Amino acid sequence: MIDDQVGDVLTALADPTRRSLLDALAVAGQASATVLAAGLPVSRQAVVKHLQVLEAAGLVTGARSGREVRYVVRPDPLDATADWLAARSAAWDRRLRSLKRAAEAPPAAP
Amino acid sequence: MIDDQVGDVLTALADPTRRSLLDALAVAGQASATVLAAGLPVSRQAVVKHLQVLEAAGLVTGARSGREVRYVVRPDPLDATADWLAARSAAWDRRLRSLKRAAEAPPAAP
DNA sequence: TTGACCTGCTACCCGAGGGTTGCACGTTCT
DNA sequence: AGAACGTGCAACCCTCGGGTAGCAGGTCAA
Repeated sequence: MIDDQVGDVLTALADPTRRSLLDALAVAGQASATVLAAGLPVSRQAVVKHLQVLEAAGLVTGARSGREVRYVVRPDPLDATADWLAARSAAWDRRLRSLKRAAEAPPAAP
Repeated sequence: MIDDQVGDVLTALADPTRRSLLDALAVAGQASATVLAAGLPVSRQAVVKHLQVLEAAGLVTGARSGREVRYVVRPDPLDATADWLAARSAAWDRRLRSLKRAAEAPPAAP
């Protein structure tokens, strides 16, 4: 079950601060927590916590370079989650059509 | 900006109870809060609250039928969110490739 | 070597949200 | 009419998560 990973990604993405954090990281390519905090209305510690959540979800990886940690965005889990959502949507759609057909078709059975 | 709707969908999907609620609704086609509560380890009121969140996100609609309210799943917002995520992932990917190319290619600097 | 800088804890505050209970109201069945 | 069922509202707990402040430790540059 990759279901857990999807759950982590969804909870990670549920927070607006985390979303803008990811956006900032994407345009910067790589950045440290301190740099990222400078562009957001929150403290560095808050950014660090968010980065931990994002890293746990696999959306980001941090690599130490001397005295700073460079974080980089990882598109793969996002992609997987998108697929998961699309599959869900398709399944629901099929299910709804099937039920609708079943409700319309048989005028038999008084 | 459909950004807000995506945010609502993500926060709605972040909760495990809400996800299983959606699954149950999808297989049932339509169901009332009381019926749904019977299949989950939470009270009816909790289910009602979750359904309100889901309805606000557009993932579900409730229609009154006599003394009960039948809820039905709506795949569209899910689909839109999946597209949004896929677009994000693709954008990040392009950005990463671009930066990598820029880092490797130019030993020249005008 | 010393000072400046960035990171990594730890402890703490506080509001939001998931969950519950209890009761009043409309609807259906007998 | 009366009983049974489903819904809606309101008040209330309590945990969790986002946010902050403060301090210790590693790393780079004068």
